[in-house]
Amino acid sequence: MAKKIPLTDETLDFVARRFAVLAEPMRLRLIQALFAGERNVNALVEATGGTQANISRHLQTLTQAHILSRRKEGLQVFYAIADPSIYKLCELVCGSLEKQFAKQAGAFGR
Amino acid sequence: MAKKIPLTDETLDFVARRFAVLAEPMRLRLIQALFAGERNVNALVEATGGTQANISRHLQTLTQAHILSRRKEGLQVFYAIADPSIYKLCELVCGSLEKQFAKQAGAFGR
DNA sequence: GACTAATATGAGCATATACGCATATACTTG
DNA sequence: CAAGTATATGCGTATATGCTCATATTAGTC
Repeated sequence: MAKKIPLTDETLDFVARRFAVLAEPMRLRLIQALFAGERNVNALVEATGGTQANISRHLQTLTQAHILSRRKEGLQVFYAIADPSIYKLCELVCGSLEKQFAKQAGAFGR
Repeated sequence: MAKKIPLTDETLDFVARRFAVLAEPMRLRLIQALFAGERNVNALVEATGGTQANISRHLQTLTQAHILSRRKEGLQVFYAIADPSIYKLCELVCGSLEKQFAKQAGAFGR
């Protein structure tokens, strides 16, 4: 299933772009806030402590990357996690970092 | 095992930083070139088509992030993938992007 | 249609970082 | 210790992007 041939330059750009979208703490906070389920913009502004303008922009970035979905309902707009691979991605990275820190801590312990 | 409590701001910075390291096409090319195994700088320069100075910098970035390991042997320096989670990470992202494109293609097909 | 509320967007500023060029460092060999 | 090879780094520039402030847009209410 997984291709072994090297990826084309164009594909690498796409992959890099996807990582870049996830490379902002505020966007990670938004994703984290959405782990519990769908929320509107105001709720996300409060949950993250950012400004409305900034949050709106980040939500746009995440939606364009197809990581979030957008649902309009009257005056409000609800966002939710659209790409389930995000869960595993975050788990993987967190797990890897934990191991890293554990190893570094161990270097002092003995 | 996986904690359900929200990550601290500091932790989010670490996660974001890790994604940022992976958010450069040239670094992804280096990682891809190392999938086959350990290589020295010169081999990586040739494999990626970058300049020696630039490759050296990217290798430094990847090594500081504990994604690559560095082994010096005489005049040459050999780099290798040190964090096995990188394989799954790339698989996950590629798989997710494939699905995305397939869906977009399907929207035209019918 | 005027007014209010929720969200999006335009413009400007500040910062981060990738790249190229030149040069420095580290190691080997004669 | 001089010369050559492999790799790293200092510096300047260009570009990308996050943030803020102000304002625009969209939708509901009276």
